Amino acid sequence: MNTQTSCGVTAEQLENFKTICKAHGLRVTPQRVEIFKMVAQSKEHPDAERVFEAVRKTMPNVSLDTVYRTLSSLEELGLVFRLGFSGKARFDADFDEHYHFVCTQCGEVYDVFPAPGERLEVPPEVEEYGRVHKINLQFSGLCARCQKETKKDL
Amino acid sequence: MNTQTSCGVTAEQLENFKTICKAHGLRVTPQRVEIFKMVAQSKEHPDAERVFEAVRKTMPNVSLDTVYRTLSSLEELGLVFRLGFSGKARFDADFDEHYHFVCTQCGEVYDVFPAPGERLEVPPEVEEYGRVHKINLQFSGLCARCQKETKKDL
DNA sequence: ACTTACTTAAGAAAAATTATTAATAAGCGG
DNA sequence: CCGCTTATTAATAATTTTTCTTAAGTAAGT
Repeated sequence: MNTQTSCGVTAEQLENFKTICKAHGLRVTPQRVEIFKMVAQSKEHPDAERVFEAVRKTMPNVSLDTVYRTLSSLEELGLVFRLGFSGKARFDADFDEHYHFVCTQCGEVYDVFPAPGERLEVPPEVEEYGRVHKINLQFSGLCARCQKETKKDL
Repeated sequence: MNTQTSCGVTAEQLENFKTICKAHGLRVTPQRVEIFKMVAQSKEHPDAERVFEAVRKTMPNVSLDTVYRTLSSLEELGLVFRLGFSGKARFDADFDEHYHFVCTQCGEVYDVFPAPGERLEVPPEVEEYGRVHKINLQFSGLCARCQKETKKDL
């Protein structure tokens, strides 16, 4: 199991971010850079509040509002995507095809990367409804850790 | 395309609902019955507010609070499940395997039933994280109707 | 008929997100 | 490099969605 929570952001990723911002007429502000970097380097699928906390460490004056606005902008630009699990939105910037296992007890979100042979193909009937831009496959259940916890409590 | 929005609830479904309620020590109150029936017969994935409006027509005194409480209870009993799309929770009671196509523009949610041969199988690596109880596969994009609207506006 | 869970009502309170406004600064031309 | 224009931000306030509180009444299941 991967316990690493941060892995840095490559220079290319940052360049790409800046290029796409400019291409859409969005200014490359330090707030946007920091917020993008935080989500891109995090493996924890942070919610807006978590991004806020993390970015505050280097930019003590960012407002929560800016975090929300920026996350929405980045989503529109396709630089980040929104995961709707519980009540709150969580964000991810990993565009490698992968799914999520969400624990119904602790709320932890685990990344699941499919083996090369078993990637999900879009069923043809879906295309009848519209063009698919994003796929979100989510499994939920009790995670291994919570299963252990539950047994311990008996 | 299926435009039907209501299809009635079978007697078995209702019996099952009552049995499960009793099995868990929950009383079968008229409010619970109406709320369950509303979600079970609806194909629109209603949010709490919509359930409230609909149930009010036959029970003018239900409170919104009861709707929220009941939907949560029914979810715990596994009689209904919660879909977290946007900010608000939406509910579904159709347990036949199906997926959802969500329009990024109008927010409409379309049911997609897979052909018998192409149902989704749980990738084995998912089970490493925990036992899967629920699968939620969601496609998003611009629905056919919104595509037309957009063209018209040009 | 009794017990106790459930519901209503009305209000307050969380929690998540969005809007308002005045100040700031990014990216542009010169 | 400098100043201008305008997008963006901080701070605050407001909204939206959902949950909780209390009290009093209602009715489900035995």
